[in-house]
Amino acid sequence: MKDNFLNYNNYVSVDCVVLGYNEVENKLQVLLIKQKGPAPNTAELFKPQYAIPGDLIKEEESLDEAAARILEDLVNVKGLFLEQFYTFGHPDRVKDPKDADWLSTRRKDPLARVITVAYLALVRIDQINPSAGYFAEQTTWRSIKKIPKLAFDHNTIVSKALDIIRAHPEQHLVGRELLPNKFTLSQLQNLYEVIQNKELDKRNFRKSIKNNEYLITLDEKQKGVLHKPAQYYAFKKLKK
Amino acid sequence: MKDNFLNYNNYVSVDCVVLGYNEVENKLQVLLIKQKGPAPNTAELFKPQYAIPGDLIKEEESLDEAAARILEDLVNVKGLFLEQFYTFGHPDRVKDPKDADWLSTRRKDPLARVITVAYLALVRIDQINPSAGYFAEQTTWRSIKKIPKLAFDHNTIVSKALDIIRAHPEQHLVGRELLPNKFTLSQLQNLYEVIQNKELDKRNFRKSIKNNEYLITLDEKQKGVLHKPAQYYAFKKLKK
DNA sequence: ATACTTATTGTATTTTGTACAATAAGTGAT
DNA sequence: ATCACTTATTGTACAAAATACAATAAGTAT
Repeated sequence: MKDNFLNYNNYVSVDCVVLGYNEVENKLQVLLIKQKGPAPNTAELFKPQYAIPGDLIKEEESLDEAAARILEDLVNVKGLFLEQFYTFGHPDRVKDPKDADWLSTRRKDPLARVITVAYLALVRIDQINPSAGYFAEQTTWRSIKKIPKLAFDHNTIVSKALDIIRAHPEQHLVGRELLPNKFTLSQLQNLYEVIQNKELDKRNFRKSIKNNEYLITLDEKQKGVLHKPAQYYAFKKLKK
Repeated sequence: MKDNFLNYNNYVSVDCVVLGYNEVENKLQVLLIKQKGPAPNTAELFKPQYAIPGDLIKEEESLDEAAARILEDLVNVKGLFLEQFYTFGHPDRVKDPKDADWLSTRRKDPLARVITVAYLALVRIDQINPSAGYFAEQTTWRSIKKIPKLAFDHNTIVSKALDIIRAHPEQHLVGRELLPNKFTLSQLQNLYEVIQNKELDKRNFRKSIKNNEYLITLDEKQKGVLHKPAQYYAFKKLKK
């Protein structure tokens, strides 16, 4: 529970759509939290909902910093790819009765309108260790194909994030964020296939990807696999 | 001057980058306002700045509605193409001393941090009639190549708008908004050239543009011109 | 040596982008 | 009627990129 409301701007929040890639199952999932109820003695009246991680911004932080802070608090990982993608500001977006209980325990002014700036983050599921923070009972990964009903307008926010990453996968440096430091071209192809939700031809995929200026061939192959070992590749470091 | 502050959310604003196309001179311009000073007897102390039109949002309106209202108040035109493109929220974005005077006369809490959601609008300059509203002394069009120093972080906002329209002119339905209902391919080409700031080959431009599913050939040609009359074209109506 | 599994590669075709200049259809002057 | 003038319109050759499609290679296990 927050100690006080003083450091927070009560009218603007940041919500983060964290997309996680499970390489083994080749699945894209979204990180959800389950809301934590109010004080224990009234807990039986509270119906927790799933939501994406988000919080009011603090007065002294920028939006980008707020997004990073929220992810760090919840996901316990720094340095993630993080990008603002849209701001949601319908006057009634926090006025649904289903959300009133939660707001009443978390907000200085539970009826206040809140505009939320939405961010997109990409992570490898095996790389992070989500742990429930003060605003969550638990965290969970859910397939982007089976997203439950979420608090507030979070279903809308997640949908918009998926639209955006599908429209511009390269721009979003998907491979860099969602694959290990060294990877095979088959791994890269699997990732592109799950994001675009369609199969790609191996030969054509390799032809096009090898024009990518950020891809470098390593001096290393797979070992111990029951088939021809694949070449490892990596991404060049980005200049800051 | 605003009658009261009650209907306004004092922490979130909408700013509009209005890009105007002057077909005769083939120039892109941005619509600026000159800030109006405070009460007349103190006016000599006030240094008005140029700014893009923007205002605090009202509590009962959505962000899209706020953008439309602001444009309507200032530009006196409805139904413009209007698109949210980024939200600016640096904690100090309204804390520059140069902006303190203006804020002190316009805001309930002049020191409050304001997050602004930025919108992009495209208009034909000859189609609208900007008139100074309560928040402006005058309005003016300025070439995108010579933008003066603006209030707050408005230079940054305008730059980002230009980046976006240049990256995706088709997506932004540039032609539809910036040309008359019927137009020639030369007019369309001139527009694309001024947006991209480079010359295009006539034959290749026509080849590529004729794949555009929204372009239809009309049964009408130019009349009375001192040269071969050009075919008129139009855009298909968009489905809502 | 063989079976098994995934990695790797080439070729023909189509589509798209690019560079480049001659002809067409009006008007106004003679 | 002819000519000068201005902008509109169009084609061709070439390069680059996207697409469809299947055989061979390099390991491991038996």
